[in-house]
Amino acid sequence: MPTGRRERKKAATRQKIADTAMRLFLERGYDAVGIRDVAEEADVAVTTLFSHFASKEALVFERDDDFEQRVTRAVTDRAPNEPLVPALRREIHALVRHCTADSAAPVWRMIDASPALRKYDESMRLRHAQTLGTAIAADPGLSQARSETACRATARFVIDAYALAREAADPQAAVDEIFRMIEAAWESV
Amino acid sequence: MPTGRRERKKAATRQKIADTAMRLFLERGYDAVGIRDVAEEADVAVTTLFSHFASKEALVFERDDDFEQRVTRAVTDRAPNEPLVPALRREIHALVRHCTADSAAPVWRMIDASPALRKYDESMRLRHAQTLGTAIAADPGLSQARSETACRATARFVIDAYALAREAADPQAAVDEIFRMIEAAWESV
DNA sequence: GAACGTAGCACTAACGGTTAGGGTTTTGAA
DNA sequence: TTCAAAACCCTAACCGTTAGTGCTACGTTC
Repeated sequence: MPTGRRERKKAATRQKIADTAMRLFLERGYDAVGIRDVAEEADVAVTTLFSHFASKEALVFERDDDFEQRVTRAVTDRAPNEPLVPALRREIHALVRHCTADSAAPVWRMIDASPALRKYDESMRLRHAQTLGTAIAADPGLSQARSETACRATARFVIDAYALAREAADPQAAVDEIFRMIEAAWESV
Repeated sequence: MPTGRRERKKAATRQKIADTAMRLFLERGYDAVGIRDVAEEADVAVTTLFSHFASKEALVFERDDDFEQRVTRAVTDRAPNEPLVPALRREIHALVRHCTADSAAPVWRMIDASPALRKYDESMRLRHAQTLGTAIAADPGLSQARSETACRATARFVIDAYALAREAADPQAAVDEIFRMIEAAWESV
């Protein structure tokens, strides 16, 4: 019953807010742009802005569901009998490549420059680690052999790999190196 | 040259603020107590409060330096030729025991109930992981054999162990289990 | 021990993110 | 057509935090 005009308009409003915000942030810097500026430029009320986005930082991480869904699906949608860790390694590789691309550089430079955004990024990743941990623990092929603690720890390690690789000089090599460690940890249980 | 009256008075003011804040937070709940309430009850100006504590959350984590110093010292001050991972395991064991003690329960219940405090706790731990990673990488006995990436990853894993153990049903057992994984990861490099 | 520099604190006023309260228009459905 | 709800608007405020300014008590120096 969806796909009505109302939903399209709502999505358009949301997108206009997000686009305007990102443009202003990149033009003038995150801290130099106020919520009222964004609302004004997007031609919406401040309250409307906050009905679409939970916080100022959420304007920057507009598409964070992607990350969560992709990592979780790497576990749940992998081929039958495919081992867990290599599947995760492949996905993290892709995600790191994606966020270290040249086109993403200005955004990440902005994030790194703002403590508030870095903090938000961290707590987002913690959420992702928890979701991933639950997904791993729920896998019927694994849950017999591994404890829930081991599953949650592995999830954290995987998200750590992403975070560390982003900062490393050679991100792809860092992913490989850390995943060798994760593989050893996973096999040790 | 220190130990003057001025320093004692400053420390007393700081302590009074911290004590008052914690009392009010536990009595009425963190979110129900405003900065102005704390300042009023501690009989100081709001600006004075913020000259002692960088934020409202910092009032709760007054002694977070302890954690950072203890974990770092577990690396730097360990006996010559003592292997790294067991030394860290011992320290994390002690820290987990400390923060899962009954006397600490109300505080942690309060922290878990407040998103702002949880977020602060997370970013604190990330700082600790970075410090620990630097300490591990700086160890002359290790830096030849292990890459900096491996050292930083291990540091993250260790902090993860602390965080996960705190939430686990049997914290001490969780520390042991995760450290078996960390040991395997560390030895695999 | 008197004078001086400064650390610590107070006060006011504001800034910026966020929300409550209450109203208006647009939309989908009955 | 009618109606309920969704989306939006506006105003005014709340709350954490900071700038600006000045006062007072302490440590130091001569």
